[in-house]
Amino acid sequence: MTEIRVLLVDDHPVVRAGLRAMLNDFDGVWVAGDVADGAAAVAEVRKLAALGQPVQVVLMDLQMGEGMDGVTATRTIRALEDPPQVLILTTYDTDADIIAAVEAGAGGYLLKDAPPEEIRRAVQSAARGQTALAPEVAARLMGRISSPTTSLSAREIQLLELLATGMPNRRIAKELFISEATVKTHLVHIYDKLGVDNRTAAISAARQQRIIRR
Amino acid sequence: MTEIRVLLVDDHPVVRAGLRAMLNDFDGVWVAGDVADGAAAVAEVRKLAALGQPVQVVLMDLQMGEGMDGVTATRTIRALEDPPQVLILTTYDTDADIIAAVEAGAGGYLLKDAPPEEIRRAVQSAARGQTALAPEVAARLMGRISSPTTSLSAREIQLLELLATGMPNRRIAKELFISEATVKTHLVHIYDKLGVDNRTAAISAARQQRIIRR
DNA sequence: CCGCCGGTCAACCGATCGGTTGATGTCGCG
DNA sequence: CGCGACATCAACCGATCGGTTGACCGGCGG
Repeated sequence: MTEIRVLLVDDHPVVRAGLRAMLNDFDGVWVAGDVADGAAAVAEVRKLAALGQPVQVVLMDLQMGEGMDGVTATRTIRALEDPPQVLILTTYDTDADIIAAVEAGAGGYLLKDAPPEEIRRAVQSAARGQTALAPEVAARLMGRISSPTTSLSAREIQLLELLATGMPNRRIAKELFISEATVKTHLVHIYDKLGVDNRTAAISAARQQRIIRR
Repeated sequence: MTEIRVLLVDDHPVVRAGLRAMLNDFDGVWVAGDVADGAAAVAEVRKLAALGQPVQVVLMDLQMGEGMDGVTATRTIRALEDPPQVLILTTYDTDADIIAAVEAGAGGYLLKDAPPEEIRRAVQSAARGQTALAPEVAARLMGRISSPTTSLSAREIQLLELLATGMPNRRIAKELFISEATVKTHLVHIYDKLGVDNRTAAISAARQQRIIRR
């Protein structure tokens, strides 16, 4: 069997080195490259495909300081012809962008504190075209899908995260390119779903339910 | 010159592997071990010292999921006889624990997105007993030290904790057996000291500065 | 094809919050 | 003693939030 070619995308040199070291320890896996942001990832995927050495799996960090973000990069890569699988790599299993990433075509999901064995399994599953979600994450996603009324939408979680930073509605509106009216509408829905009646309590509840962290 | 022996402390296997790979690429540096939490770090430092192979530098992550935290571990290690230098490793240069860590005896400071060269320099500086703070961080620390810690009073912290649960002023007043007016006065002082201008931001700031948890 | 859900926006109004000024009392420290 | 730090309360007003009603649109599923 031919080797699985992997591209690493993470803005932290340390993490790239760590993944490279880990993956190269595994037989059948070859790290074809590592880049620091989404745009470079897209370029690298294209280049390697053009060279006749296409990668089968992209390990993509969601949190990237600057440049193209992970979700956009995932969408762009998955829109190429004969695209590689994209495995999302993130620090928190509460990350609201999980859903966005999966919708963008990510085929799997990994927490950064995953043990090497889990990373290896995920890469190999992805290379076989299987989706491989971490158990907790899969459960969370399933929960979202199965009970749409009791759980917050991706947009609502996104709002909640800005809320937790202490922004007033006006700034949240600006940040999300929507009107203040819309922000208020979302907030009402959030209060409803969380069973509270003000922003501060919403944050407290959301934190307690691990919908947001930090 | 004999090699610099380094101990890695980080709860993420990926990061440990990355640092190990990076550091072992440098001549004169030897990674003597890597552990996942503070308690294990203390034990490992002791063990290696007993074996006559003491580490000169500990690379210590501040954010660790469970077990002994980085600040406590730093303090404990620096209290040993003939202790190694401790280099703090963290993701955010805004981390309030920086100050605590430096007070606990940390001799240096590194951001996780630092390039390999910077990491190497920091380790070598630390091994020579020099403190090596990243420029931005050093500036931040100086700023903090110059402006005497405008710390909150016990009463204000008490209020902050109720605030974080989502109570409106009226209920906080009832809870503390004071008038709503007094609650507002306290809040103004809290906003002042934290450099914010609304309750939600105050909670966010207080949490970030570890004034309140959860 | 029609209904529902999610996301968007507007207008309105009462409730709450943010900020100010000013006042009183207590406690500890030089 | 006098000063400062802390805690307490009041009154006031503009800004923001909370809650409602109603509306439009796009997508997805029955």
